[in-house]
Amino acid sequence: MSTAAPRRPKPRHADRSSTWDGISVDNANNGLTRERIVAAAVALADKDGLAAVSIRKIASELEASAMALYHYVPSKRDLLNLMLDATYTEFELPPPDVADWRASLHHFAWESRRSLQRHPWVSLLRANDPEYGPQCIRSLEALLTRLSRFGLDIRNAIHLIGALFVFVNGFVALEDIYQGEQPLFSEAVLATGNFPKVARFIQMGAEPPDQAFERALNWMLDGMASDIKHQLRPPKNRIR
Amino acid sequence: MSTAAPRRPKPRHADRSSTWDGISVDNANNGLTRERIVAAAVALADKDGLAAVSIRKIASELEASAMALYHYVPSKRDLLNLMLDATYTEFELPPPDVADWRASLHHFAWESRRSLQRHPWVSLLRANDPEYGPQCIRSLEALLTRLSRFGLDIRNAIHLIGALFVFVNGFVALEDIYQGEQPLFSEAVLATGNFPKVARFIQMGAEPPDQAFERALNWMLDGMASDIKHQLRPPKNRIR
DNA sequence: ACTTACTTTCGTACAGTGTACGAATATGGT
DNA sequence: ACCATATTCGTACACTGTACGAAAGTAAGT
Repeated sequence: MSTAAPRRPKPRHADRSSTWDGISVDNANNGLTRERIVAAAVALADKDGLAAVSIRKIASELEASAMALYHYVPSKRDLLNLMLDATYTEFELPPPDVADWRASLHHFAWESRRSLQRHPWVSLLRANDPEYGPQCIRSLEALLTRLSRFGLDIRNAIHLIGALFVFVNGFVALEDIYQGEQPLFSEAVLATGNFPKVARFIQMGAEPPDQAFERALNWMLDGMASDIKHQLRPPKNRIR
Repeated sequence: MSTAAPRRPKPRHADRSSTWDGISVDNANNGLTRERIVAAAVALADKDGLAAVSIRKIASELEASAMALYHYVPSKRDLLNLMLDATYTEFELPPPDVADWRASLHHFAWESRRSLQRHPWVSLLRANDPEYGPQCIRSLEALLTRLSRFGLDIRNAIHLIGALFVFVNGFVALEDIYQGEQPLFSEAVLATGNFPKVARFIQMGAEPPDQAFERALNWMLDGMASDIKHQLRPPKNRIR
């Protein structure tokens, strides 16, 4: 080789065209792996919240130094994207026996909410310009395929999914705050007694969130149904 | 005097029963004020985003030291709450000439979105366990009063507002990300060509957000209308 | 003017963050 | 043994919120 000077080896992630390449399977349980790092980060976020996720804490969880992680993950932002994508591996599509597009979307909304409740930090991540990865894209593609079987053209399907996605994300992002122990409204202000309706607002906030979610979701689905139903193509029961 | 040792004076904010007390009017333009601090923080967040808001940067903007701010604001969390509440001062109620509850809520949703677009960091703040202050409470009380005039009982009004609030917040939180220059989906993954429907999803994301917002909002309002209309009391045109 | 009480400002310090840089070590092929 | 490469680590820098105590400014009483 002509260059006798020892080239500094490029870190592995620099060889990848993007964050999402080369998710190799390396099952050594002791060594560092991208998967192990992401899993530790997810576990940490589930336990102590997104703000508690730091490179140093993840590293100490894995009994490695902070900088060692940077050989498997180019930056914290990429790590967060990987965490986001990892949550989509447990995302379940509507089962094949659902009756129509409305039931599919109902299932999609609830499954999204369940996933977000398991990992509340995801709704925060989504508001911090993430880049969605292959697992998410796969799920989305599959859902769009399901819906198109029920006679929805892609344009409509996309609009429906988008609206529901935004709604569910907004709901879950705020729901655990409403449910938290911190008072949502300044109690000093409410104590003046000048705001009786808001006071009742707060009492009703104690409604089970599942119930509020189902009601609002049905409002949305009802509105969609009455708007869309004229434009449905006949479902693809034919040979294809 | 028995205690010759000079007592350390308690800082002013310690004398207040909460963050929201004693928003006094001190119009000296050079001296520090809670209002000036909050205004500087809001301006900074508007310009460079919520992540760029730091005590030291605000202080340097006001040509003061970092610690000087802590005499007017107990902590950064309280400062963020004050910023949040400040945005409600520009929030406009539905004008008195709107026809019915649906139009009122339509106006409310659009006004919320306009406000959130002026201050995109608010949707982030809302997901970080804030405490809503007097301006917000005032607005909410007034809106509830407006709605009750159209024959909505408070229980229903609260459910409607809650659902719309969550939807609008979710929409705006994600809309500026969709609109950003960063690719939302990994282009490396899409380049495989395995996900044609998602590819179309992205193209359609270029739809003007106002249009998507109005459509989804109407879905929600339509669903609400068909659900609620049976339970309307006659509007209060009587003496009161 | 001088003292005293109090308010407001500031400097320093500490623990934490992401990560750039270069040195140290481990690993595997010849 | 040698050496190219892969992996790990220690140190350092700029930044964060804020605890603590000293300093400076201000107003009232004598």
